[in-house]
Amino acid sequence: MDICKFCHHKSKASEKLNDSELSLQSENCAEYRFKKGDIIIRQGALSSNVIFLREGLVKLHMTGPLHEQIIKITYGPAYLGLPSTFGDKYNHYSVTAIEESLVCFIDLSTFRTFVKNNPDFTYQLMIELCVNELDSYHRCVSRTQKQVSGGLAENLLFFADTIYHSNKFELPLNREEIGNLIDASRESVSRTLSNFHDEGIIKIENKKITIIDKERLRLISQYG
Amino acid sequence: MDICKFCHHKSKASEKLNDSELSLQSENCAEYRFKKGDIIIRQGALSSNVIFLREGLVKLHMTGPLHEQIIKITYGPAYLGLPSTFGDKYNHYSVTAIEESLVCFIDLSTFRTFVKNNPDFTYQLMIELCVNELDSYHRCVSRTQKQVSGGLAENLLFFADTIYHSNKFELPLNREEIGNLIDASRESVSRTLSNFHDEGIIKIENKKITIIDKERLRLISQYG
DNA sequence: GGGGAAATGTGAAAATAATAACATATTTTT
DNA sequence: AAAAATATGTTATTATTTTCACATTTCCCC
Repeated sequence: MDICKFCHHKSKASEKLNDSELSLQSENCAEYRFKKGDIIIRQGALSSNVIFLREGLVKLHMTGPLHEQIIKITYGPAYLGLPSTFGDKYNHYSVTAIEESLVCFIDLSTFRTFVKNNPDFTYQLMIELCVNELDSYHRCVSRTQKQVSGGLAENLLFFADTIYHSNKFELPLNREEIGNLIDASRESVSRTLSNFHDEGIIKIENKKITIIDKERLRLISQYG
Repeated sequence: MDICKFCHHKSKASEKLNDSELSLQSENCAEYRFKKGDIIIRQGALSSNVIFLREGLVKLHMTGPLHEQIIKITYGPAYLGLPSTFGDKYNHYSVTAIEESLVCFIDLSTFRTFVKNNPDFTYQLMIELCVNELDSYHRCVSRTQKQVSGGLAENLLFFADTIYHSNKFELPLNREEIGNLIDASRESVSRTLSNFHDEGIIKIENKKITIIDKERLRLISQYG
């Protein structure tokens, strides 16, 4: 079987695998489709597979000292639990689908073979990990320093520009989850969204958001 | 020359290098001693070397939208700029010595040769990166959810237990830097330290801190 | 389409921390 | 050792956000 060989959602790393490695991966890999709300990785459980998000949208989240926190939103294609798989034995965070997602479970020992034997593959993985780490620093600085309106503006722009490529989109998170993403209470998110609406920056119809004044939103995001 | 071979502060990765690789590294490596306050890596500059902290204590910090933020405190032995070196061309954060530090600058192309040719070496690096990423998530969750007293308590314990292995130590950061580490203002740090002192939890003599009631500090750190 | 559950909106009060303004202490320089 | 510069402490005021309480809306399931 050559499922992986002809997969259109290869990771940059797996593009470095040769045909025999790809067919080995195909044989040691299972794909699964998750619906919105399904838990893909559960915090605290043993991480026994490498998990690759082919298509879809997920949230990485972990329980903090006071409440749940969404670490980040990730879209396919991307590896989901590499740090947990290689950094420790168990999952340090959960991953939940926030839109229908197609996921591949790759056998860990097979994957480890590639890491041990194919330096180009490993090099690409390393680069992905490095980019993630830089990204996590930037995200942390941003979320701790911005206040509610700034964080909310930033994430509305993120959904519009990076995820949906449209100024009109349906929020994949409810108000409480947005709060967990930007470190604010459900109520503050609600209030701030209303303010944006009242000031003509966005239009809200339940979960549907339309960005009207993007420039203004950018200013608020950068902080003013 | 076999400086690296007989180095007592090898990284876990470089323990996987063979003798010829180690001597190649020795020839393409320069060591330098930094005094407290010296900048080792400058945010925005091109990252042209792999930088390895053999001994000492440093802060990783970056400029946020509002003010400087200390991302984390790192002690040797540890690689310092791997994410910047492999994740991008320039440094995304600065690194400054907060105590005298001994640092090795390793030629990037030499290092890259090891990565490409020695899978065990690269595997160890990957694990270090994974652990760092997990750690950065935990740290971010903690710093965003805890309030000033909790964050301060956590970091006092960190200095006592992880860095100095003593309940009596000299703070390597001033009040403003502590603020940048726990996301609080200089004044709040000062106030909270005074409170801890007044309640008999710690003793303060300028930068010298003595932890008196560690159990209490732990409770405050976990947050209650 | 109705009924219940879940999610959202909104106002007022309370909590937390920032800011401002200034006093005091410590360190560095000369 | 004196002077200047830097760092720290302290209080009152202000700003931001949370919490609480409850109204309203939307969603979902039979």
